[in-house]
Amino acid sequence: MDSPESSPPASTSNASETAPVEDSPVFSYISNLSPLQPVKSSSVTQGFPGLNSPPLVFASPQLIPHKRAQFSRTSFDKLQVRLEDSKNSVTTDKGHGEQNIQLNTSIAASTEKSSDSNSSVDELIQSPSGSCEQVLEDIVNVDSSDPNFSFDSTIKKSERNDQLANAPTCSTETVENFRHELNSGITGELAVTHPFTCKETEDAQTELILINASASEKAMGQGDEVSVNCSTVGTELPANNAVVYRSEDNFMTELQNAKTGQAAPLDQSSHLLTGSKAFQNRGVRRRCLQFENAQHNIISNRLAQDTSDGEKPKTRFLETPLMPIDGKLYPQNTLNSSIKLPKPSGFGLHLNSILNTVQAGSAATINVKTAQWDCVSATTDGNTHETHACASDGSSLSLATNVVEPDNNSVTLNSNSNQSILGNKRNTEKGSGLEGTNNLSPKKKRMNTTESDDGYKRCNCKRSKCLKLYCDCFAAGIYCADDCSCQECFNRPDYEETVIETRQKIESRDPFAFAPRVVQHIIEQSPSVSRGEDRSNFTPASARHKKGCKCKKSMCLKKYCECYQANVGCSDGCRCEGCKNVFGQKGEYGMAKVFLAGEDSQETTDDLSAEKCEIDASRSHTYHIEFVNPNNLTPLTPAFQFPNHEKDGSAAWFPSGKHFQSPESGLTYASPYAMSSASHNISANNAVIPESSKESRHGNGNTVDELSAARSRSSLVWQGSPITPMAEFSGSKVPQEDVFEFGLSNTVQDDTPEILKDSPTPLNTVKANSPNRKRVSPPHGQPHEHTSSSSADLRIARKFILKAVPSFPPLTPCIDSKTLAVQPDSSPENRDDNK
DNA sequence: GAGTTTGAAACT
DNA sequence: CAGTTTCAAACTC
Ligand SMILES: [Zn+2]
Ligand SMILES: [Zn+2]
Ligand SMILES: [Zn+2]
Ligand SMILES: [Zn+2]
Ligand SMILES: [Zn+2]
Ligand SMILES: [Zn+2]
Repeated sequence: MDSPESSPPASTSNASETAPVEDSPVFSYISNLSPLQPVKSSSVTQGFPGLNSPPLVFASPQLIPHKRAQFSRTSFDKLQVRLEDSKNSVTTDKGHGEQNIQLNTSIAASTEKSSDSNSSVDELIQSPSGSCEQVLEDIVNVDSSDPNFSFDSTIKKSERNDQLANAPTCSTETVENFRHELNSGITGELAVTHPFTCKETEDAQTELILINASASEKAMGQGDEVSVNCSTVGTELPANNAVVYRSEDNFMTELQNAKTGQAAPLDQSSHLLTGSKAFQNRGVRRRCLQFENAQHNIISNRLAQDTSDGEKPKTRFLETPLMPIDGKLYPQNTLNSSIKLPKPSGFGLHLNSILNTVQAGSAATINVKTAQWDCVSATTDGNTHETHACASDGSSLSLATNVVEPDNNSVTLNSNSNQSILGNKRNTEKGSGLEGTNNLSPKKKRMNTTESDDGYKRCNCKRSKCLKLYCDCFAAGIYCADDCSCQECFNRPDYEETVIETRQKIESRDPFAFAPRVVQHIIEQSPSVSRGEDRSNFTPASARHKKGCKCKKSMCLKKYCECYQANVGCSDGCRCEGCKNVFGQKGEYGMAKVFLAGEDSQETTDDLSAEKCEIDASRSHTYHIEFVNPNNLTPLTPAFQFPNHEKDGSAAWFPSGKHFQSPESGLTYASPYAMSSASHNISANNAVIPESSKESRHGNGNTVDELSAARSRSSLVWQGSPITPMAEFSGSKVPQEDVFEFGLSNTVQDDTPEILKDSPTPLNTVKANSPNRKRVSPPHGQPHEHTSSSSADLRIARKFILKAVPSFPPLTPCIDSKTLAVQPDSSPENRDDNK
C-alpha cells in the first residue's frame, strides 16, 4: 500500500516515474529521451571517459523494449558486423550455412592494472583517451530483437531492424535472411550482444576472450565460424571495430555462411562468431549439458526449439518490451559515437535493458546480447583460430557465444583466458540441494519451491515491490515470474519502465550493482581443453566475489554468506569474521592460491585454506597464483562497460563483453546480466527469457544435469585462452560437481597478469580436482555441497564468475589475433615458459 | 508453515 | 564512510 512508495517506486527520478501505467511506449520513449539517465553519466563519464573503457559495466538497458516477443519474433535483428578500422567490415556472405552458428570471439584486452582496483574502474572509464588504453570499440551485438546497434564512430548502426540492413556491416541480405528465418522459425528470441572492449592498457596485458556460441539447432556442427577482423583499433577510437552480430538461429547460420565466405581472418584480428541459437527456456540445464557435450558448439536445440521455437515462453525478462524508444537512445549513443548514454546499466536487466550505451566512443566494446539464450561457449577447436583480437591495434575480438537458456543464465564464454562471470546476485536457488541431485535426472525437478523451472529463484518479496536489490529477481535482472510469491510486484513486464528506471537509479549509485558478483581467475589450462570445455574451467577456488562478504556469525559456512553461496572462497575483499569458508578463506585468495598440481593439489581443501595462504604465498611464485590480486577482487573492477545501449539494450548485456580486464588485474567482467541475462534473455533486451520456458521458469528440469545446468546457468564462460582447466576434466565431463558449482554462476575470467607470472596452472590440477572436492568433500563443510552446491551454483547462475586468467594469453596481450589464436592453444607451452 | 537468524541493501 | 534500518533469504523448528 501505499506505503511510501506507493506506486512503483519511482525510481530514480521520480519524476519520470514510471508508473506502471506508463508502460506505454510513449513512456518509454519519453523515458528514454529523458536525460535522466545521464545520471550517472557516469556512464559516459566513467565509461567512456574517454575512452575506453566502459564505464558501465552493466548497463542497463535503457530502452525499454516493449515486448520482446514482438521483437524477436518479428524481426530479429540483424547482425551486423563491422569492422572499421582497416578494413571494413566483414560481411558475411554467405554461407555455409550450417546450422550452427558459432561465434567466437576472443578478445584480448590488456589488463591494466591500475593501481587500485577501485580506481581502476574509474580509471578505465575515465581515462579518456585512454591514454594508454586504446579503446577499441568493438561491439558485437547480437540481438535479435534489437534492431539498433550502435557502433561507434565508425560504425554506424543500423537503426532499426529494418534499417539494419543498411548498415554497412554485414550484408544486409544476410541480415534479412536472418530475419526471415528468425521470424519464421525462431522465436527470435535470442539476441546476444556482447560488448567487449578491448583496451590496451599500458602494459597491455590483453586478454582474450573467446566466446563461442553455438546454435543448438543447428547443430553441432560447429562448423561455421565467422570471423571478423578487426583491424586494429585505433587507439582512440573506439569505434573502430565494431562488430555486431545478431544471432539467431538463422541468423547465425547465415553469418556463418557469410563468414565463411568472407571469413577471413583478417588481419590482425579476426573475430569469430559463432552463434547458436538460443534456446529458450528450459534448457538451461540441458544446455549445459549439451554444452558440454558439444562443448562449445553444440547446444541443444531442443531447448531452443522446443521452447523457443514457437513460443516464447514466458520470459521473465524482457518480455516486454522494449520500448520503442529505442531509437533515441541508441542513436545518440551510437551515433555520436558514443555514447552517451546515460545509463549504464549494464548488466542484465530485465528488461532489457537497454543499455545504454555507450560507448563512447572510445572504448571498444562489444555487446552481445542474447536473448534467449543459449549458452555460449567457445569453441575453438575447429575454429580455433579464433582469434584474438587484439587490441593493440586493432583489436580483434572473437566471440563465441552460445546461448543458453535464460534460465540460468548461463552463458558461457570462454576466453582463452578463462574468465567467467557469475551472475549477480545470489544464486539463488534454494533448492540447490535438490538440484544437485536432480541434476542428473532429467527430470527432476524442481525444486524447491523456491526455484522455478528455469532455475531462477522465485522471490517472495513483500515490501520491496521487487524493485530493489533485495529482490532476487530484480537483482538478477529478470522479471518476476508467475511463480513468485511477491506482493505488490512491479518487476514485471508491464512495468518495464519502472523497472528500468529503478535499475538505472540503482546503477547510478552503484554501477556494478547488477554486475556479476563473482569473478574467477582461472588459470589457464591446456588449450585444448579449454576450448571445449570451458565451462569446466570454473574454479571455485579462483573465483571470488567482488564485493566480498561481511559475515559475522555464519563463518561463511552457510548461505547467508554470499561467497559461500556462490561457491567461492572469501577474498581479501571480504570482511568476514571467523571465516571458515569451505571454498577458501580470506587470506588465501589474496595470496594466491597455489595449487600445486601434483603436490598440493589434493590438499587443497581444507588445508589449503589455512595453510594455503602461507603456502601459497611462498609457492605461489612457484606454482601459480591464482588469481587475482586481492585488490582486484574486490573491486573488481569491472570493467565492463557497456556500451550499449540500446534499447534493446540489449546490447549491453554482455557488456561485458567486455571483458574487461580489470584494469588491475585484468579481470574481466562479463556482464552479469549478460550472463545471466543471457540466460534470461535479457541480454539484449533482455529479454530474457528466463525461464524459459515457457513452462516455468526455472527449471525445468530437465535434463541435464547439473552440470550442464550449472554451466549453463551461469556460465558464461569466456575462453580466453586456452586455458581451460578442464582439461583435466577433460571432457566433457567435468566433474560435475565442480562444474556445477562454478557453473552455476557465470563466470568471467580474468586474466591476471600476475598469474602469468607464475605459474601456469595451478588450478588445473588442483582445481580440477580439488576445487570441487575441496569444497565438497571436505571436510569441512561441505555440506551438501556437492549437490547442493551445485545446484546452488546453478542458481547462482545469475552471478557471474569472472575468471581471470592470467593465462598466457596475456602474454600476448593483445596481440594479434593470429597469434593468439594459435597460441592459445599453446598455452601450455606458454605456461611452461612462463613459468 | 511459522518463527528466527542473518547479512546485504537501503537509508541516514 | 560508518551506523542504523529495512529486507528477504537462509535457516530452524
Ligand atoms: Zn521480488
Ligand atoms: Zn520475483
Ligand atoms: Zn515480484
Ligand atoms: Zn562470508
Ligand atoms: Zn567472503
Ligand atoms: Zn569469509
